[in-house]
Amino acid sequence: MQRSGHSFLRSYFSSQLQMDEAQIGEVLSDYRVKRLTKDEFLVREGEYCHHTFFVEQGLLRQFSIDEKGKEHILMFAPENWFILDRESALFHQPSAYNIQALEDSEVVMLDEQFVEKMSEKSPSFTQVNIRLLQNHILHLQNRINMLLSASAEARYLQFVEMYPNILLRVPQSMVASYLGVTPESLSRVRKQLAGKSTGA
Amino acid sequence: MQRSGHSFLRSYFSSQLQMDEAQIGEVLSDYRVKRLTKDEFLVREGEYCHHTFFVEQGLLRQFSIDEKGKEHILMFAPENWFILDRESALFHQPSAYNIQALEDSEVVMLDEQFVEKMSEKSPSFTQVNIRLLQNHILHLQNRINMLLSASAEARYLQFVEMYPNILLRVPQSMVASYLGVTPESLSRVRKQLAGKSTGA
DNA sequence: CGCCGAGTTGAACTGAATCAAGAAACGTGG
DNA sequence: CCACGTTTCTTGATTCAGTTCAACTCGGCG
Repeated sequence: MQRSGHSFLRSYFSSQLQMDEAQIGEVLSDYRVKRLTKDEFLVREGEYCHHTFFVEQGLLRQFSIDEKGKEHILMFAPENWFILDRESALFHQPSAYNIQALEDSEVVMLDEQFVEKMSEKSPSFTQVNIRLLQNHILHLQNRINMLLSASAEARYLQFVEMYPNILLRVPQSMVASYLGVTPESLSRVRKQLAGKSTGA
Repeated sequence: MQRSGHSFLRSYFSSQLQMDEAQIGEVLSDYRVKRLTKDEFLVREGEYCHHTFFVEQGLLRQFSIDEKGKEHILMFAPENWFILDRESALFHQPSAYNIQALEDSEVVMLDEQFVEKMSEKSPSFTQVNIRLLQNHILHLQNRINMLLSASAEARYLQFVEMYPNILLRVPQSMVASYLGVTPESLSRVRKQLAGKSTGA
């Protein structure tokens, strides 16, 4: 944990909001960057965590563990993404999910007053925030639609299309977990596709 | 379409916000109630619809249609729920989904200025709005987790638990569509469960 | 080198889908 | 109130996508 840094968060906000560096700095000076090593947990199921994390560097995942001990990835969060456990941070309930670093990472730990502070400094912050939430909803809706209607192959293809960079950064078994298939199945899907594209 | 009414929307807001009847009336007087007959569409795939609908009476569904012509229900919206096509209403893109009445219904048609108007009248409106969005995200997340991890039976049980009233109001085939299984499978799941509970 | 975790491949299995009849339930009009 | 057609639900037989379990390959790394 250190005081300097959060450069990504700075530029994120200065591009989105009409705030100058000084104003942003005023708010951000209260917050610390937390460094995580690969595989380190930020939140564990059952815990309370009232922070929202902004990923400065690295890559995290949020996932659940079912009765059979299998992991299911709800989201990946690379640089410039926010990640939090909403049950816990917003509704003060124990977390249903785990959040873990998949690479050495740096996250800014934002607290519950952050939104209020930002809203005071920048009148448009609230709008940006709402837009972020709406975007996220759209994204989740789309994923539900995929899970309801698409085959393993179609889901994989959309993932490749949508997150080419994440594809390269996480083990294949985690992509499988995100898509809701077993690693073995994903391996076969890929084999199939390789055959097709090389066609002939 | 008529001018009077929106009584549910009125009480919804007066319970959520510190606004008196007069203030609420001032904003709502601009909006009309639209009556829908069973099966009528509010939005069709590919259309643009910039309204947000508040369900006063009745029940609607939002659904997609896949390449094979199968319908997949993304959400049900009974009384006191908001329903809209976010691509269309928020991001001015053609709608990817359909919205249709499953019963004779009445909805209040809110436009893009509604949020602004309400925010002016009530300082806490924005907070209520954000909370609504956060809740929705939580809900969608939970559904994704179910789709990733739970069997047809488990999904059905959670649906019964969560939406007992909707269960009674929609054909079983639509519950199946919401759960991501075929009507035939749902029928068999229910048969199984009936056997279990009556158990010897 | 030899271990070790990630990915692949194979063979058997299974939950759910598909296709095709029937049986209830429902509303409408006689 | 019953007969009728329509839609919804159930049931059965079969198929299939994806899972499971187990063995094997490969690439990195001490």
